[in-house]
Amino acid sequence: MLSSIPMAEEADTVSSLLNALAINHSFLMSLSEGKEGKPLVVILVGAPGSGKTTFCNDVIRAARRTWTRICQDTIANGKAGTKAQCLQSAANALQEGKNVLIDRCNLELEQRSEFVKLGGARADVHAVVLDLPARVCISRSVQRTGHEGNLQGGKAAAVVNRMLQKKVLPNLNEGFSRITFCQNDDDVKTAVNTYSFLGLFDSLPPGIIGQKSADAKVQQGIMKFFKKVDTDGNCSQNSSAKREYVSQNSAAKNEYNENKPRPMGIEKGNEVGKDEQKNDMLRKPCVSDFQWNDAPTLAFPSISTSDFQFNMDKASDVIVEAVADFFSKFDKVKLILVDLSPKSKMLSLVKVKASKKNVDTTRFSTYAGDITRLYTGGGLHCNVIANASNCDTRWTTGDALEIATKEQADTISPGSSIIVPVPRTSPLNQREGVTYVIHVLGPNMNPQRPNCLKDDYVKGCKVLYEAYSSLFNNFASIALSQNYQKEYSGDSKYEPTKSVGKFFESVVECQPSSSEQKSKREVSYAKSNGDSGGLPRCFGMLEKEEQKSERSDHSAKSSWGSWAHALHQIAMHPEKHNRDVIEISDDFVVLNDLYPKAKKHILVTSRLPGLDCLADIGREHLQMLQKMHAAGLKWAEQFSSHDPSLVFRLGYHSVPSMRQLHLHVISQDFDSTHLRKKKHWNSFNTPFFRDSIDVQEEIKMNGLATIKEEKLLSSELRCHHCKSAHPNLPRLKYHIATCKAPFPAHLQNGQLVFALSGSSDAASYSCNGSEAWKCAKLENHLTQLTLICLLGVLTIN
DNA sequence: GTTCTAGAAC
DNA sequence: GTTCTAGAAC
Repeated sequence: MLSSIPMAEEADTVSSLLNALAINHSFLMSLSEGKEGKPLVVILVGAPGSGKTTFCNDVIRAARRTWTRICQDTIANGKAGTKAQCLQSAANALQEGKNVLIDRCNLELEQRSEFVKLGGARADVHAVVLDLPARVCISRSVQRTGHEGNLQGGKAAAVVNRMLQKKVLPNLNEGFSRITFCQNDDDVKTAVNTYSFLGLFDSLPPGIIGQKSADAKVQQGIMKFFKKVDTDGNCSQNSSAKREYVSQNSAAKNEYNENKPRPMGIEKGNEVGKDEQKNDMLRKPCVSDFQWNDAPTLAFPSISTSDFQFNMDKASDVIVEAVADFFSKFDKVKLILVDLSPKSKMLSLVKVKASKKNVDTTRFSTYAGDITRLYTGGGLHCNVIANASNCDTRWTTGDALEIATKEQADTISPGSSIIVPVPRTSPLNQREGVTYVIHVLGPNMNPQRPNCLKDDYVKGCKVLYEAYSSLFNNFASIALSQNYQKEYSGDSKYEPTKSVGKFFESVVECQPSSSEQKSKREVSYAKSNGDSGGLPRCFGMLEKEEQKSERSDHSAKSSWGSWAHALHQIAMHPEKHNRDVIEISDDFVVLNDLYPKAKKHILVTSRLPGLDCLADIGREHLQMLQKMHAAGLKWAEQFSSHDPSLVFRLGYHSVPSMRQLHLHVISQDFDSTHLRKKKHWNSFNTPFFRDSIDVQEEIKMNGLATIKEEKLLSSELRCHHCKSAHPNLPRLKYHIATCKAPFPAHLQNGQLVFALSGSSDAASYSCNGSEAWKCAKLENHLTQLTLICLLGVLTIN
């Protein structure tokens, strides 16, 4: 009966299976006279190495019910099968009156949704979430042998990391009647016992078991990063102490939850006692004229003065100097020094010294409170916060931020910092509106810690200044980046102030129309994200309704797959990828494409943070585009000098698969085993490929580049020379290997880069395609200058 | 029976 | 992005 159900359409399949199941289960129910508990579908949720298979085996071994384990890795006669096969096997098992354990990762909602549909009126669906720390899962995955899915050894770590980034914890709304969260081995044992002891007539109460509160999660995860926040020169307080402090100041807290911190000096009502009033005052930005005008604001702790035992007096000098220097270079950005304790010595020292040095008090402030609760605890709108790292307690939390952090860097050296975007799913982002954390490492004066400077305060102060400079500059780069603006667009309550607009114009030197163009993208980005945002936004953007949708179809991707960050990583840390990179400059890195689609295929990748794709480009990036083009041309020249048959095209994909803006420099032979799919071909041979020179021209003229639709990737396959159509890629490749036709007219305006023939010092040039073949036969004695005169359109660089 | 493609999984 | 696979197309 069931075997005749087609598998092609899963939804229909499930529906059909359920109809069949209904009959059979009714039959079973009638046999048991209604006494039997419902069959269970228990969907395991957990990364590789979290112990799903062990859980299943342990339950089955001691079970009082009959269980069937459904494992996609072995579903097809011991080999890996499909999701549909798993669904059918599960339905079959239910039909036979068995209970089912779904042994797949099921980390994402859509991966488990079809399995949840197996439940309904006929079976209860439970989730058991093996939410063990990432490091545990990775360690187990790497060490295991003989894994059914062959996910073991070195590759396992990367896979687990990637998968965990996409993890979405289940909730009851998905259709589960009971969800059990296991955070450690004891939790797992308890859950195993629960299910193995479950008798035929038993049922488990519905609800969520073992989930820690969102607050607890933040404290567990994020607070570890921040546990070294200075408190009066002592080591950190524990989180309970922090909570106690907040609790004691509930009046102040409540007031600050109104989202509008009052400038210091406004009197409170008489109902508040003097101590409370004092504490309340200290929880606010300390400088009375600090202005909240939605300018980009960085909150940062004092670096090195806690665990690293840096002298506070000297440190406060460095802070004030670094802040003053930063303000002299960047306008309309704000900084807040945060310390947990209202009695903080560092805050007092810095306040006094900042005042003496006439640091702009409308832009610099101090604040006593929890840096991870600036919004909910103090109503402060700080979208970027800093974490003063130390050397051995970092990156051990196993949460989304830790994984994001590990993606960025394994270590940082003293005096430097790294930016880590805070995942949208993180409570720090959702609750506090923090979209970036900058981790910064200062100098260490503590002999118990690594790299102790042994009271060398000459070097210590230098490194501390470098740490603050790095931190502030990274903050500035965030403020300038498109990503930052995107994050804060789309909330009409927080329209940009004129000063913010000026900030961007003054710093990035963009031309008047640039910001207008930019705003279009920002709004479309927010729209595509569905990000209306309940939290305050710094850079809401105004735009006419008709402009809003104009670029929405072409705008930056709202999310990137877990594989899509590799280029970004290389661009940000090229020194860690020496094998891949063939050239590094301040503006770009050049690397061989890992999967070249032609004999020569390299990528010139921008190093500007937050610049992911063509849609992010504005006039302010023109100079960088020119540099990237020049670099691409130089390499094309070099390749052509070694193989004059190579003709190159330089351009961008309208919608790239990998983030971080990259220019493709690709030879037009397309002779590569990696060119295997229609979309590979069409991404380079339809208007989806945007020639670099055209992009530059458009940016010059319009301030933005044309972005073509992704549906072009499904176009019919046509030869890039003669435009003949071919039924499939192998046939096309066979054809292009022998096609002698010149390049088409639309590539005759400098898009192609040819080699000068026969000369050891051959240069490249771009010109009319048919002319090029003639040019290639010119006598060797023709100089480059002569060619320029002859052709008039050369782009010899 | 073989080739090719699209989609799921990673 | 690639790999793997089933099933469509041939």
